[in-house]
Amino acid sequence: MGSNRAISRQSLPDVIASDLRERILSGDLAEGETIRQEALAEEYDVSRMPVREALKQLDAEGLVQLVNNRGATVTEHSLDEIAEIFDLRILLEVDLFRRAIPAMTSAQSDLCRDILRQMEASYDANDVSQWGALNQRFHAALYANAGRGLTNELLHRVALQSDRYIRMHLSVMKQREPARMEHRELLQLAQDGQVDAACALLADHIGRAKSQLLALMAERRPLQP
Amino acid sequence: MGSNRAISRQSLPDVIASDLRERILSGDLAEGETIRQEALAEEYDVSRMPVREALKQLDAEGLVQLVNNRGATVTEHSLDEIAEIFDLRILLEVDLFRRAIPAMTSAQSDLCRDILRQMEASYDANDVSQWGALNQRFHAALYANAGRGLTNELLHRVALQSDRYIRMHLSVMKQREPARMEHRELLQLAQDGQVDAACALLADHIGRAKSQLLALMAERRPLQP
DNA sequence: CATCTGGATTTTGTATCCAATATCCTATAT
DNA sequence: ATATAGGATATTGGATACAAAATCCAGATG
Repeated sequence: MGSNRAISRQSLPDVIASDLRERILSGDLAEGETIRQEALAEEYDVSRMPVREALKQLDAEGLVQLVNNRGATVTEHSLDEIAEIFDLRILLEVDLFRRAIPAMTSAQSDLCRDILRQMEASYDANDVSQWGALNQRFHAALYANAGRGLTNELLHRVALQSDRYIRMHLSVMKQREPARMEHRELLQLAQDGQVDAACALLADHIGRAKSQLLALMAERRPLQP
Repeated sequence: MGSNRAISRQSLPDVIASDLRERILSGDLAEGETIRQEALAEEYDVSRMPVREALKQLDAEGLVQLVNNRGATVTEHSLDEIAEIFDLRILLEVDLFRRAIPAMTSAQSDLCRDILRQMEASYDANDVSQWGALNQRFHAALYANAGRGLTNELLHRVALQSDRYIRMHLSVMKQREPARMEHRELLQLAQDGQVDAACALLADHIGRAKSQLLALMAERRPLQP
């Protein structure tokens, strides 16, 4: 990550977008909440211009919705859409996994194992923010040598959304102990080159997370918005 | 399309983005070409601000690349990436098709057939611009009742890229007569509810377009950029 | 002759200001 | 009392102006 010493300072809109993204994913900004440009500008002590560009970026990522002369609101998804998000993950991740497994090196699976260890730690500590970052790195490491930049990019966007809802319920999801073992099993199968078995397990794994999360959300909001 | 009488005027950035998108997809703006904000602003007779927002939008769509203090360039893809784009289309479209077929109405397949007829007309007339628009509508109609808004949105972005390269070579691709029959066959199978056969044909169909296009491009740019 | 340095020019990034649009509240009429 | 019209207020959209960064080019230096 930090191999490139050149500090290519990221622009204000990027910084603001990153911060807003984190605030949305962490639930600090709730679903459906309206975002006031002026308020944010004051908060970050910048003019409204970079805020607008940041919002435009988040709009493209699907985290906020920009309506014409009426500003931005944090996107909220129906339960059906959340289900769809997980189905998309299955579609994309299985494809990536299938391609990545044959090219997997042992150094790489070591890295994955290491990230998993850290994920479990932040999971136990209820540190949703760090968990999110690690989860992202885990995916990147798993699918890195599938040689599929565009697919990975697409997945990144989709995964961002699913992470959001997982993070919302992370503390409750801790009951889900089997997930830990599944992660390790996944890596082992991949390392052994058992492509079909690994992919099947991955699909199951994501599918289970999906149904569990949906069940959880269904009881919290019984009325489908 | 025009059922909604409320004229919700689209904002300047949207108009500019649409125009730029068309210019990129049509090849009017070539791959790798750098885009000067000031020049565009003058051309559209607006300030640089809406142009910036339009560029930001296109950046999110993947049509241009925005580098920090160095402006925008029209994205160019390697042959590998173009192949990946088509593979993504197969992944997403087959999934959508599978879900849409059982819900397909005869009114809908009539609409599809009608659009196909128009597509062939613009195909014959080498009207790449209209062909692109129709192709978009064809997809939308085919997969509309899969009940998968997010997947359709994702596909839309991917298809935009593949359209771009197809349109570049549309005149040459006309040799590809079998495609017409395949389109009709696709519809017929769907209408008859032959899900597996229809999906298999769809995958083949896209796959063939991919390999033919790649062969064409490979001879035009023998050195992989 | 090649390479590096420093400023001039170009281009992008941000702030401030004004205009357009939407929202909200009040007054008025039915 | 309710509904509608009109205007006051708040909020976003766009233009201009200024600041910061990158590129380009000439001249100096080895």
